[in-house]
Amino acid sequence: MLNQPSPLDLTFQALADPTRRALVERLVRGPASVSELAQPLDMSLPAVMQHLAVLESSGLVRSEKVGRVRTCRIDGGTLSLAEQWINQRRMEWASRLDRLGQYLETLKNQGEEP
Amino acid sequence: MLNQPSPLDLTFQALADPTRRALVERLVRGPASVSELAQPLDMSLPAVMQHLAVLESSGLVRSEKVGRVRTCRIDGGTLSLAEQWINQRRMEWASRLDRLGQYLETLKNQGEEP
DNA sequence: CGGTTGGTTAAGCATGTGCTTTAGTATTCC
DNA sequence: GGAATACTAAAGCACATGCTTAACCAACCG
Repeated sequence: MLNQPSPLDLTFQALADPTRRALVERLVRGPASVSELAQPLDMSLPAVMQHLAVLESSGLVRSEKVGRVRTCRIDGGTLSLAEQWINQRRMEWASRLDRLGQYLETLKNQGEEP
Repeated sequence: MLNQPSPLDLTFQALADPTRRALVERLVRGPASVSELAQPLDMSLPAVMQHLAVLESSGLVRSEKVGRVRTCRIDGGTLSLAEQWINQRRMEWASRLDRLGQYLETLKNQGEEP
């Protein structure tokens, strides 16, 4: 991860931490301020901000500051980017198993018929 | 991640590395030996094995050794576990936006009718 | 104005991660 | 048996991560 990490790197890395997933779980229910997000978590405010920075640099979360309160919200597009990557692999994996099954079926039938 | 990490932690962590995603992309096309997996990668064999160990401890990959060659294959279940987590958040996020849209629609109609 | 609230910055520290090299151990081939 | 193959184990190192505490700043409140 030395040479600038890809969006996918950043997104999966962001999701790899339980605290950050908890933040995402909170934010899918609607926007929230930094201290609202920090309140249920058992760590210092700066720690929460660092987690938010990770989420934001991955694109999973966007935020804007008005007055002295920063409001954070989910970016669904980034979420679905990660989902798509997994989905495509799983699809390819499943279709390969399918072809394999069909092939084994033809072998079985060849053994029965003649 | 000090106190034993959850399957989701391990899986997203495993997917956060481009080399490991490349290994997964290779393995969805079918099983392969360690050295087959290492061949296209620009790093030492032990490094590849460490990546495989990460994938295996997450459950994304299983492997068995027969003779002197270890054959690795994808576990689709673990892949879909990660996919489901994302999908559920994205669904919840989308349905909230939907309710919000409907609410705004009713507000608009109330303004027009009377 | 002065205090509280909400957030930010910086520094420091323990532990984790992603490699490397070097030195093995089994298997299989001739 | 001896060489080649396929993997494994161990140690070490540079850098990243996930916290902490101790200031600090800016906006609102009375």
